[in-house]
Amino acid sequence: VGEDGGPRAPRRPTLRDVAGRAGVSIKTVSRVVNGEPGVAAVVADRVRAAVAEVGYVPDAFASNLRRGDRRTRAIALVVEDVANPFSAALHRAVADTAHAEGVVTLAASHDRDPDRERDAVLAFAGRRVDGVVLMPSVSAHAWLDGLRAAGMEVVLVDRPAEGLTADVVLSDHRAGAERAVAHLVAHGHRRIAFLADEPGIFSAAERLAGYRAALGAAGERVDEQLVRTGLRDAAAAERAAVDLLGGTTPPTALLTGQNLLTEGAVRGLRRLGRQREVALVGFDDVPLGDLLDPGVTVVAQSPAQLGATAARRLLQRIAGDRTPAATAVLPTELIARGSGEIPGPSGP
Amino acid sequence: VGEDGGPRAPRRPTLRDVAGRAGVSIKTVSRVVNGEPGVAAVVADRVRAAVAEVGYVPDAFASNLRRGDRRTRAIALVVEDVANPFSAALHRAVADTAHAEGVVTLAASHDRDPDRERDAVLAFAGRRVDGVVLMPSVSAHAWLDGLRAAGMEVVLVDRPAEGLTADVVLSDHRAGAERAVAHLVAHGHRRIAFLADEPGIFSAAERLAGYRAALGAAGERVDEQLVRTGLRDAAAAERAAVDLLGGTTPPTALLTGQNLLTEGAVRGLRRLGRQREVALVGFDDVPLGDLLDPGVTVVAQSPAQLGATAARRLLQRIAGDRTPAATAVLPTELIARGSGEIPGPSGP
DNA sequence: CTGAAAGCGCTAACAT
DNA sequence: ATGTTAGCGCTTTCAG
Repeated sequence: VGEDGGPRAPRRPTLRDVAGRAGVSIKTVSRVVNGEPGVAAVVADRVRAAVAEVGYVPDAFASNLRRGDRRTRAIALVVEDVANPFSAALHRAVADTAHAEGVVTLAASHDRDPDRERDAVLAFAGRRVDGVVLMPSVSAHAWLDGLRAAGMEVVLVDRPAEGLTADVVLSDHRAGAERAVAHLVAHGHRRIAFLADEPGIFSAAERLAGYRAALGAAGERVDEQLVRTGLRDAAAAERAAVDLLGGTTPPTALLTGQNLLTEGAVRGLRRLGRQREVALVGFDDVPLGDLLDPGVTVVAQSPAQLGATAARRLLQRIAGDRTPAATAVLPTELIARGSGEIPGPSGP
Repeated sequence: VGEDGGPRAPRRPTLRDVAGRAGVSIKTVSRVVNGEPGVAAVVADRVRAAVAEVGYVPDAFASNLRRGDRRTRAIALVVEDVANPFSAALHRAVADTAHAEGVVTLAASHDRDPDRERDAVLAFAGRRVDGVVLMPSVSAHAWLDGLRAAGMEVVLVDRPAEGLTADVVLSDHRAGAERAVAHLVAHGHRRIAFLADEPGIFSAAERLAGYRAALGAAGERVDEQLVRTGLRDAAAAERAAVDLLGGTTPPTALLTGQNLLTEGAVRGLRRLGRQREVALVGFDDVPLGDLLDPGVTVVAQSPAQLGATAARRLLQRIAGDRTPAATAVLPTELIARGSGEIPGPSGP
């Protein structure tokens, strides 16, 4: 090994390397790095110079291992799909809120697979995250108990998890769906179809319940032929929409249970060339929904607010908040853009 | 402390706890947990039972601290904005590719702020990620040298970073832009405006260069009045589009440099009611672009392929690949949907 | 096949 | 104001 090139060992510099260079003990370096008092200014400067020279980056692992509070200042976010616009916006909000407190965010998708969900949370738990914001899949979550007992905080988002007592942050799914139906009824619709996700998912079930309740309130019987559940993607929703409209007593309006299904419904209506005759209201906003023709009327959630609220709650818990678990319900907002205002047979 | 309730200490179970319960040494538990050979089947079963009973989750920190290879089986992704559809899809692909290898992915946004970028990478470096997929901001990246020398692998995505020799995975920005211009020219356009991002960004500059080259190849002079750079969001692009079309010798076609700018241009055209007269081609696909009227013709990248390729490259590097740094250029695809086929004055 | 001892990089508690 | 010692939970090395 030449003497000038340096060994360039693929080894990260440690406190000891810095200490050697600065001519102090490793504890002094530790003090400087952590901003602890009790170090002479001259020495501190020398240490900082040495840190920069060797390119020292504190090892969060080792530091945390010994640290008393055992906090890693990291949280995790586990959602169905980080690429879904709703989840992506949620991710951004959680990360921003955490970042402002110097907390890093790790994220993963579970695709509704309970095993992947468990794997993701366990992987993060192994990395000793202080807590997790979880959009739970439909499954038992008893395996979380141990982790929570061991101090990992959990805040659920979008929906609760069965048999799990924890903070929840969600939209007012039911009221939003009721509002959507009332809107359609006000525009003269009676035969309103609902394209729904798996009813096992709390949020989907609540939206469906809101649909039923609002139809009842309007004095309408629910025609079960008009309720299609178990739709998981845009393609399924498109098929369902086309099928519904081809039936003997087709609906005059469509209500869709989430952004992907709204997209599918729009596709279906286009395919039939009936997007200006059949009304449509979507639950959850859809990208560029205002630019479609007609614009897509939606009951919008605020993923940014949901994420920020969930992250704040989680950070409070991590900071020691021991108040009872609570559910935060955020309002939705109906945004009329055209598709939901297409008049039905009963006049508007 | 009552004897039945249990102490419920907020302390995670350790190897020692499991060992005590199973009546073996911690080393034996370690062997079982890591699937090492040399443990009697009966003993192993007893250990596994104890692991389940106490809810033991291996501490990745401690394990890594002592481990020889010092690999954490975690990688990081640092992009401009995890909520941008392009980055969100990229994130998903990186995470999926990594997950298939048992590697977890941490993600962060830097919003083009070099300080946030550095903070993010350093935070991840402190957590000892094995490598990072980085969409670099416009800034010097010398601070990365130390980390790389210490063994952290880096793969750049979407664009290279000045003065940094590393693997790069990107789209063929220039050819894509050339293709877009040629498409518009073929449809009879000569006065084609370009709405561009900051030209300091390599990908933006390349797209602009492609625009200039293709116009030259078509025998057109570039009218600098029609080139608007420094547009960072949809609102800026919308203003630029409206301004351009209100000029004395307005363009007959628009080319936009990225998805947000495309959205802005569509908004601008709508506001003027001219979306059926002025042609538009966007670089990078835009959600629901096929459902707009007219459909948005785009030069689509494949964020999924970019992400998978970058992640694979990174994992290879981490696995010990020492071949010279290479640049992978992925092709783009022109998707004609209507807006780009609006005829210009020179006929099609 | 199993276990005891040492030590990874760092911080807590106590020196000096 | 600075240093020393012990030990976090685990894996390595080496001994039974």
